[in-house]
Amino acid sequence: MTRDAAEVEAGPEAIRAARTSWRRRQIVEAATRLMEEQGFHDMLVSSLAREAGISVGTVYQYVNSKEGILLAVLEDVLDTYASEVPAAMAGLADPVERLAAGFLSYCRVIDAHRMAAVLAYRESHSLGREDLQRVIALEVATTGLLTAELEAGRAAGALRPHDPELVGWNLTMLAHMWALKHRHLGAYLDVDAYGRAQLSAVLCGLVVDAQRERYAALLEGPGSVAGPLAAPESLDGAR
Amino acid sequence: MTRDAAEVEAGPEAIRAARTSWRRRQIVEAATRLMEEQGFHDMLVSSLAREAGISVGTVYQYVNSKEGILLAVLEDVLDTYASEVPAAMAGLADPVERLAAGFLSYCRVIDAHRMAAVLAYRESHSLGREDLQRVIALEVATTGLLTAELEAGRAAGALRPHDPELVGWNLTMLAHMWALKHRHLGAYLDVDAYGRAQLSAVLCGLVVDAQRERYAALLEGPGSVAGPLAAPESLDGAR
DNA sequence: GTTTCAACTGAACCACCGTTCACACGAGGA
DNA sequence: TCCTCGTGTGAACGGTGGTTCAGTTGAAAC
Repeated sequence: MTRDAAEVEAGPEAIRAARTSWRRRQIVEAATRLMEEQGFHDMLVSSLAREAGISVGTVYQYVNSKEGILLAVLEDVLDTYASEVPAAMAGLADPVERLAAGFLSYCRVIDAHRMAAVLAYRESHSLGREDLQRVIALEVATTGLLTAELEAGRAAGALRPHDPELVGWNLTMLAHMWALKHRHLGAYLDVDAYGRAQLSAVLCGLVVDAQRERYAALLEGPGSVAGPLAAPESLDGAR
Repeated sequence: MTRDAAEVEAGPEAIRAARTSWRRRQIVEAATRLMEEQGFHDMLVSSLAREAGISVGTVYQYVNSKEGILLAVLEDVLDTYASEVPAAMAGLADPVERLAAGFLSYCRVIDAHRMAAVLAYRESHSLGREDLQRVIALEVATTGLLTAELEAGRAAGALRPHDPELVGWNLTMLAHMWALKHRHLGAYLDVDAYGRAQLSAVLCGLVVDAQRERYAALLEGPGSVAGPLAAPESLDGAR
């Protein structure tokens, strides 16, 4: 209800835009909370309005339909992937290090939006054809960030010959898995331990022998999948 | 409508039982077909009846509610996992071979029930608390089949130290991935190629150096992730 | 104080669909 | 032929919930 200084300074259309994005954020956050426990179809628009602290009519002033709410939630999280993952890779030159940083960042974003990640699997089929295509394109784009580094790593001779597309989807899937199987995994792992364990499991089969020492830190994950080299502070205490 | 010889020979309660299972199969198959394209909530009971070639009233004679239809579909596929996977491992003694056979069989069952596997992720939250617990328990049981072999392999010294629970879920997830990401993977891989590529990728990080030669066939997957040893008939032709 | 207008409200509308049930059918028995 | 009963039918009922819109609010302009 109160406007901050920046809005007062700006013109009326800027105020409008600021209010719109503020309202949409209210809606997205409330919807995410409710959908997590109820799913999209069981969430009533009236419940969403109550959860967001606004009226039903106001909801419809900022989204076209109930389906628009779902789209807003999914786009919110997919946009976060698309900005956070490249940010994590920026500044690194080595393809394998870029891959590792990107994947770990992906896992962390998933962790922060765990419910939304699950919703993407549960509910995206409720979207119209066109909106579904947009969601898929955003997901493909994020996977492509990883695939590119796999190809670069192979070209640089650091990674063995492999199918970058398949491995790229594997990494994407393993990141999503943290959300999808959180019931089973979250009980005894945290995101970072999970991400590094999975990364080392994948890289173990990929890094060429000559480079194993160079990437030892990535290969000896906390899950001690790296083999004889590593017997680091084990995770067993956390179980 | 026509009874076969076996039914005529049997008593009336056997005829009843046979008709019940036949009707339920009609319903499950029609529901699977419709849910694949429409999802559970958008599938009308009246559409299901039409698709199955029966009336709405008859549907309700064989299931308690719309939710019961979903449960029947999910139990159908989960029961198939639970019978096919152990069958594939039976007769093998070596833990790594049992693991491989179980995983590949799992992938094949998923392939045959691709739509139902996706439905488990999409719609299982629509089940009641109790039914959901049963579905989860069935999934945990199937993963447990793989976890047990991982532990046996480690105990036998064939596999490096690792977290069998995490790797077990990875294998489960990779099998499900064939259904979840079929849009992207099915375009250039078939199930067997997919299963062997994933299996070799996982085993590469797990098999101890001393045993690599013994399991060479499993390690040099069709994706040629196994490294310098393997340059088998490549899959590139299929792309 | 009055006017104006964008933003907000929520009760009411009505289309939709899960479920029911009164009836139809037909095979076997009397 | 008539009766019985297990099975199947689908129109109709009734609750639900997405969507609308006539009315309210309150801040800014004059």
